[in-house]
Amino acid sequence: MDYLQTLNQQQFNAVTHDVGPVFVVAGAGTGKTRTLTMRIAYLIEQGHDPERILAVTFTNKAAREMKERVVNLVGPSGIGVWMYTFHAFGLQILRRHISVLPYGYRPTFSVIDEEDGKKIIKESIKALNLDSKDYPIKSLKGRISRYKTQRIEAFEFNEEEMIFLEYQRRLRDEQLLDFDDLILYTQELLKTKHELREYYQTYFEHILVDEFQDTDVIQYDILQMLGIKHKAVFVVGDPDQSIYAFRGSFYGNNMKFIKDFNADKVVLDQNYRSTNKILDAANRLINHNKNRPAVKNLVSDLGPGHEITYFNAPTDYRETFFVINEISRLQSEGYPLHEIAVLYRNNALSRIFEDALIKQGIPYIIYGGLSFYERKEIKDALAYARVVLDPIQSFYLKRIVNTPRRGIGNISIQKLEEYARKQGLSLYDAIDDVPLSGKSKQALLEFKATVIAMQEKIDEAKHLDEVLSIILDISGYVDMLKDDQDETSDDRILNLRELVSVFKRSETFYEGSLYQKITQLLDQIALYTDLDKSQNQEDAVVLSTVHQVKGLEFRAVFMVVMEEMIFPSDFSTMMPNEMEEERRVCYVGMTRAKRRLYMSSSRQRMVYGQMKMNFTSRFIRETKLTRIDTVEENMSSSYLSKGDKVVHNIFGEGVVVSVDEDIATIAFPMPHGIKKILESHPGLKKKGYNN
DNA sequence: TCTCCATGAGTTTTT
DNA sequence: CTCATGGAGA
Repeated sequence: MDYLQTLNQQQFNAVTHDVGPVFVVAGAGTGKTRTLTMRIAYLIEQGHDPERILAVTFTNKAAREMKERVVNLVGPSGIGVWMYTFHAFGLQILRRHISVLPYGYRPTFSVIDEEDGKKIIKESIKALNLDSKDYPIKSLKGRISRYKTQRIEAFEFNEEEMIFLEYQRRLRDEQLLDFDDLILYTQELLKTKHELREYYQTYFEHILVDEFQDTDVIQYDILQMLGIKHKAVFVVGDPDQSIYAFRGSFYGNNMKFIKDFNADKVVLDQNYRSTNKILDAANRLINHNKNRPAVKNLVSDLGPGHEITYFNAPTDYRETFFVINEISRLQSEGYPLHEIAVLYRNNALSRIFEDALIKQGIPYIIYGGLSFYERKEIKDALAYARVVLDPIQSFYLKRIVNTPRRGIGNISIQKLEEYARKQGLSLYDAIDDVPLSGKSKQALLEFKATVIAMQEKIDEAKHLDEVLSIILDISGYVDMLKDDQDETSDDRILNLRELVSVFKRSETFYEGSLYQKITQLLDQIALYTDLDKSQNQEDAVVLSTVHQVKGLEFRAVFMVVMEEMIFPSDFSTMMPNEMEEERRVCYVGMTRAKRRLYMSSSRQRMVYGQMKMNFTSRFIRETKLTRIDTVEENMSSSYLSKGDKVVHNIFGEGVVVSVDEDIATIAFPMPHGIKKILESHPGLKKKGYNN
């Protein structure tokens, strides 16, 4: 147990704590994951059965990493630990027991993603003869999700509840579960099926939870039901980093756990990430929150470090220049670009920073956007796989029946659906006898023949990747992409190749028959969305919302657009709880920084095409940062204003006559005369400028 | 079935 | 402003 000696006192206390309820309040950068994995290793070495340890996380990545680290510490016995995300755990339980619930689900159900869910809501609205204009899908889906995760009666009109019920009915008819169902039905199973609850709460001797501050009420209920018998529940979290309330996480769980379980509290506040000026600033900010289950002040051994820079720009445009200039300077100091992050409150704010980075030729990547498995071609290929394995999955059949084009339009599908419903058949089974005109009918029969051809070929296949290759080949999907000269086609084909290699790599991962392997792989993919996005391989500046970099760290962080109405957002200025959450978002952003932290704002900004004057964010005030208004006086910069003396590499010395946005008009001695030059021009330097 | 235009809405999103 | 959506028309 040498590894115990690598722990500090606080971590040691947590890892070796007596078996029983413990809340480890682990601040940013205090070795949270280390502590959790070593706790698991410690339990195993104390003789506890790995197979009776359940550890839940929120991301696949965290689950995977934790498992690797446990195996590294204790050897192969660590493989037996139940290490899952909440959703993957639910999926395990439901694959075993879902038929016990009174909804007609079979263990072969599929899990749908956000986009599919919206599709089904849309269908539900149509089926109820309601006008989709009156029911914005996005917010309705959000409310349905909130209803499922928070048990809040959130429906505004009776019709909305009808849509919800229709949605739920359709999911059941089609043997589909959305993400929330994975949690909800697991809870229902444990709650209503006494013997199952008894079994699992006895079976799991230890329960560990990562990122506990992000649990919602249903998840808490599951943890409570599972943990109440042995009371060996070890949770790790940082209430100050709870920033997902809008997604259902319930801040109150933090206090509730301590009370319900009478848990011991262990605080980790020794930080290994940042220098102290950064930590002091973050501490000052978060101290403005009244509702904190555990007060802690992060400290580190890394010395005071650099001052935090707060820059208040006159225009949004100037703010981007401040950021760009500092990035260039950091780069010349030896900071790799991928160690620099520009963080903002919402995605719409990325644009002007992107533009500025493009102009300067600084490479960047934006976090967010479509993940690999959300791409159309990937979803199509996977839909084919599902249909070929089990053709009665009508939802997936509809997705691919006319892709590539087979002359099966909406009208034909509607008629087929109607007929299938009357006969009580799946769409696939209804194809043979559906009364349709010659051409459409012929097309449907041909589609069916294609599916059968794929099935026959797959019956002979031995490996996972063959399955996908057969599908892509016989369906004509790749041919379709090759044929159309859309510029994205090549990318799509490459993505499909990548998917084939995912199948190939997965071969040794799973056990059982080919069919069983595919099912497991599809499950994994259904819950997998991030695809190692945090591995920023290229040397590029990271642009991201604060939310998306939770858990990551960068040597330099720019928190931009620190303005009232934006950060904090205008949605939260009324509610004290939401304001505290907003402050936590800011805290999370600041604590990403290892060595340099910059915060910036602008006095005016273009928002939705209109010029807005925003006040500086209260978070700047609360952090007690000294403001820097003029870059010229205080930092390296090429910002120019009237009267400045400059040096140009060709024209020589000159005087600035005027500045219009980024264009400076400068008077040079004859024969050059008046020139208009981009103030960021590399050949242009302000005189007397000093690093 | 595709393309074009008018219209409206516009936080944060681990699964 | 910019993007998504949906209806009209080719």
